[in-house]
Amino acid sequence: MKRTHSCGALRVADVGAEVVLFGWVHGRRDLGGCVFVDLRDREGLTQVVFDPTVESDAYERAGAIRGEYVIGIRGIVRSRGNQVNPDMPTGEIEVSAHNLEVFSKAETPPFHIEDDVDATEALRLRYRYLDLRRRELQDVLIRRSSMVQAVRRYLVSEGFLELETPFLTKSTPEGARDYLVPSRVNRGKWYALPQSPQLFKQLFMVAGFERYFQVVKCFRDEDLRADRQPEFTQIDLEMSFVNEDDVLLATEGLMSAIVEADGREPPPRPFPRLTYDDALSRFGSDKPDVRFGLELVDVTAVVRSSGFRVFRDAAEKGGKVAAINVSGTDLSRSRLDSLGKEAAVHGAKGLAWVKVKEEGFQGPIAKFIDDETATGIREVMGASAGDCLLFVADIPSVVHSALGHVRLLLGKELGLVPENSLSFVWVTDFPLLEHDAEEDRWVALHHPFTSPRAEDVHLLEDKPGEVRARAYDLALNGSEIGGGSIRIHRPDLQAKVFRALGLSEEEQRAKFGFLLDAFKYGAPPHGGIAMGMDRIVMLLVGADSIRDTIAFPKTTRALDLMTDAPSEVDPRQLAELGVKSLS
RNA sequence: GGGGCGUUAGUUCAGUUGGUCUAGAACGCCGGCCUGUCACGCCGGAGGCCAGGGGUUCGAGUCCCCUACGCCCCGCCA
Repeated sequence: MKRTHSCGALRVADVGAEVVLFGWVHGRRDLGGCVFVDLRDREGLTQVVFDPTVESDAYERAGAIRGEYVIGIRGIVRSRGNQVNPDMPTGEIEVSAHNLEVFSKAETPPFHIEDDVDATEALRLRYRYLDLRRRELQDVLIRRSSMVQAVRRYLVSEGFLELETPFLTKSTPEGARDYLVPSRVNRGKWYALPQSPQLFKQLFMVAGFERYFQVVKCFRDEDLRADRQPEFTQIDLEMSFVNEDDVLLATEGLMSAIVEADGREPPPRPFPRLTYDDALSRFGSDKPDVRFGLELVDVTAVVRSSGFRVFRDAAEKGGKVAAINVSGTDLSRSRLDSLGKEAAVHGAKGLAWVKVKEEGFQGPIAKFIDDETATGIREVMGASAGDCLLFVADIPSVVHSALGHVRLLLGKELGLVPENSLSFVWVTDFPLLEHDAEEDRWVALHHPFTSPRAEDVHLLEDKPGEVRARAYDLALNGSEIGGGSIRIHRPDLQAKVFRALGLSEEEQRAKFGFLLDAFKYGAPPHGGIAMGMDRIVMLLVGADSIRDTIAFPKTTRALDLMTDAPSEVDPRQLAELGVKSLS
């Protein structure tokens, strides 16, 4: 038998044709006198009917087939007459089989292969190959495939070259924890799997390829989350002779191509841009969800001299007091309490609130706020009777993350987030460095090769925290989906940044000597970006978890429940590598 | 590293204050009947180390402790 059609192909126009279909038995209904089988392949479902008056041999053998058997049938397409199934694309026809071949029997699967799966995720992960048979996951991976194709098509058309970089590479202690691979040939030495191809793509620029891209796995040995896997896929790209706008515009074209390939209206361009400072002060996040308001408002100046000590102290100690104005709903006391707990998760000591009434503020802290301050707050908040104001007073980072988190919860809860919309926003002007309190030193926020803005270079020595980077992140609906920068291409500037990072000459040489050497031989100005492919798919298909966008994902404990990786290895393997296990 | 929720037939769950629980239901599975089903229907049947270990108790699926695993979050993620 040779397959003639997929299980999603046949329509009324095919009635009368002899066809051969291959696929899995999705379901069967044995009525005694005849047997119906829903046959499934990746294109869809087709009803096959075995009728003893058509072909008794096929009918006899159809009685023995079970769910998930792999079969092939030959038969005649016929109309279902008035017995149409309007829920199936092929619902107007069926195939009356006169031939049946069973390619594979199947044990009863541990869970039903159906759209509304009710099995737990752990079970589905153990039998991932069965879970992947489900329409839902097949659709996600099929859409992912077309998005990846769009990436290649678009970038190649824009003059990018798809070039590969090594997976066995050098450990760089900066940044995320590395996955390490012992070297057998060089005992006692280790490779690291790349956290990103960062240095190699810069070397492609030094080599003169001008435009590079790669759809590539990256590895980070950090704890997992709903949107984080230890190995994930980046769309990595780098361009020579460019400034920020060139990279941003290329990325916007890329994102539009992806969205369009997924069959959606491409987003309006150019994407809006926010500075890092604005993103934090208005949305409390460096990956702001700009699909709705509820923006944070800085009330520090207004409450600085207020009678409420919590506010006054925060203001006097260089902290910040900000608030969001929730209108159009009356938050219950218990909801306010639970929001306070949510704020506490992000370090806030409390979530103060007042309800705005005609006669003034109402609530536990109202009595501490004098009339003048209250009037000032109402003014900057644009508050009117019926509104509820939520405050956090603390150091700015706590205010932003706590209130930003509360903002997201309320936005969702109050139905302010538009469904199905894609809201891209650039966040620019990140700080170059941030202070690591634990180690009491400055560390790169993005990475050590990010260029500072020219007008800020003079601050590197004395006020490193004020230096802005030529770095940018792309956020989509409140998720970070990409980030990049214009790189340093001059050794003298790189040296200054390394000095600010407290890296000695020896350390520089040991860690990045090859890159510094390369830059001595004529490096073009260059910059690039890396996009998180899995997260992009997640947001476009509306998945709740990054695991739903990856064929074979790991659990939050970084285990592969299907293969049982990681696992112990033969002691001889360790001996050969010169590695000894302590556990 | 920390916090929260969870783990009972193949699957999803119920299981009262610790005592007819000799642990139930639904779906699935197996057998029988059934020629127009598409969540087919009807009848019958099989199926359990209550995650693992320890403790409290006359008695533990139920209470306590530990461990493992799953999910979510904080830290972490240049």
